[in-house]
Amino acid sequence: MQGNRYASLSGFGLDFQVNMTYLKVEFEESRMANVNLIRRAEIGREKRVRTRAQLVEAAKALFAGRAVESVTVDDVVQEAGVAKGTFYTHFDSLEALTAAVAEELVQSFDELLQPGRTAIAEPALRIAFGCRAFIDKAFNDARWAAVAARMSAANPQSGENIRRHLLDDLQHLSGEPASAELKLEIVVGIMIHMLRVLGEGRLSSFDPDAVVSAILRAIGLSPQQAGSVLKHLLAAAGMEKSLQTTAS
Amino acid sequence: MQGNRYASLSGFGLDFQVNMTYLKVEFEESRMANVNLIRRAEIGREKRVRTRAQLVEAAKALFAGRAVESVTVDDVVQEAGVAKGTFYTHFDSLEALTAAVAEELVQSFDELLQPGRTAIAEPALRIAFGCRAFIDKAFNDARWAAVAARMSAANPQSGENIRRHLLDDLQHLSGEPASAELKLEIVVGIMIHMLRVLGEGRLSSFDPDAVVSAILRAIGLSPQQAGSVLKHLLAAAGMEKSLQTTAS
DNA sequence: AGTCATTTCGAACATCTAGTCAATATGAGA
DNA sequence: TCTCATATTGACTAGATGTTCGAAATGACT
Repeated sequence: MQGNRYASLSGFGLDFQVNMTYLKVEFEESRMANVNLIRRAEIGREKRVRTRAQLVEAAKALFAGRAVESVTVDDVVQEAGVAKGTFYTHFDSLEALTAAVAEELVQSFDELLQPGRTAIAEPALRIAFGCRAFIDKAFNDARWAAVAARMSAANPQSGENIRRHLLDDLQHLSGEPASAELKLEIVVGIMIHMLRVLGEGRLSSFDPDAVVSAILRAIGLSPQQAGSVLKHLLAAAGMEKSLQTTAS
Repeated sequence: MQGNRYASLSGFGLDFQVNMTYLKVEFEESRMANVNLIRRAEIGREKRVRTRAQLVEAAKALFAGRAVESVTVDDVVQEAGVAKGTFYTHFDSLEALTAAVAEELVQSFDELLQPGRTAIAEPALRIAFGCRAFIDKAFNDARWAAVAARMSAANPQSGENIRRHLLDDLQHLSGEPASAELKLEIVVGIMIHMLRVLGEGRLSSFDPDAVVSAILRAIGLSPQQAGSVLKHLLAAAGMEKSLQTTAS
């Protein structure tokens, strides 16, 4: 019998074979179900994560180059190198993909701005830090800047968190030559335009400090105050850098 | 013979009639051609102008509400209330229609800014005047603002003239805390964002003077200088208004 | 080498969109 | 009322785009 996986039953008016392997599988169903299904799901999930990331990456590559509204599903799947049907196993629509890109951006915003929010108490310095971090990121990663600029046009509400924090800081600013709401829009306007400019790579020479200084003056600080805030900001950055150097 | 419009010629192996009316028309061809064709063309041109304006108007209405890139020919002809074929007798493509809208915008820019360019010599005051005129227009015509904002995103090169003039003024500004190119982008960023904000009708209360003041401070004027320029600007505006009142 | 839960694939279908063109409408003048 | 140069019309074609779904591929495990 050994070595033969098949058992024969006959004499009941029936004649059939039973694959013993199947019988065994059926017998061990509960263990197999637990082990196999969990592992299988894990494997699948890993594959899904990779493909999904490809799609998001493709969307970012496309959004960096042209209007969000002009990108099609075909564009995305071609850029990602996957089949069309695959897109729809990950996203219901282009809108959902765009939302995913927006979410990644918002997360990168938070990573950029959170340090300053926890470490700095003075409103003007917090604003300066945030703007500086934003501008540095845009300066060092033109594609990020381009995508952020395009998303800000197509999906303005996704920056609502930043706006809220910034408005809060502006309201705690001393002096009241203009409403905090207006100052907010002025700062946001400058920042978004810097995203566009840096994203397109124009502006031969670029001085981040000059931008921060302009923003501070625009929201009501005197040139002297702006200079002072900028000095503190640079000192903090230098300290951070020397700490990093010391640590490494 | 009289009363018979037909002349008969026979005896030459031929037999045919000539319609004298046709002969007369042919005889008077040059006069008819001049009178009829010129008038006919004029009538046609008037009709064309109206229909073309409808199409441009429809495009503006659509551009005010959503991204230029998302508007289709079908959208335009439906909004304009004309047939699809009509679109193509006026424009080669959507791009051509968009260019027409851009041209109208550029013309409105010039009408807005030309007075200040000829009447004002001082760079800071020229800049302030231009910004103020722009902002007032956006404030009083939200749809204009929305269209201009959308076009600035889709068709950035159409504002090149304004940018050139503005850069020129910025380069003649005294004091050099930052490059004129950077100041240009800061001013443009604020202006475009104001177009967006006013085009969407958010910003409950709005103070145009505060925006101009913020711009002047952002490009390097001290609060005192900015205040002085603003005072001159308002004085000039008041004078103009009183002149208008006197004239009327 | 065989199994199979899961993902991926791409052909197929429906809809949308750009662009064309023969037919029709317009309207001032005869 | 009739004419006719011109503008307008809208059905039509071809191709782009969105969406679905059964078939094929994947890959860890036995």
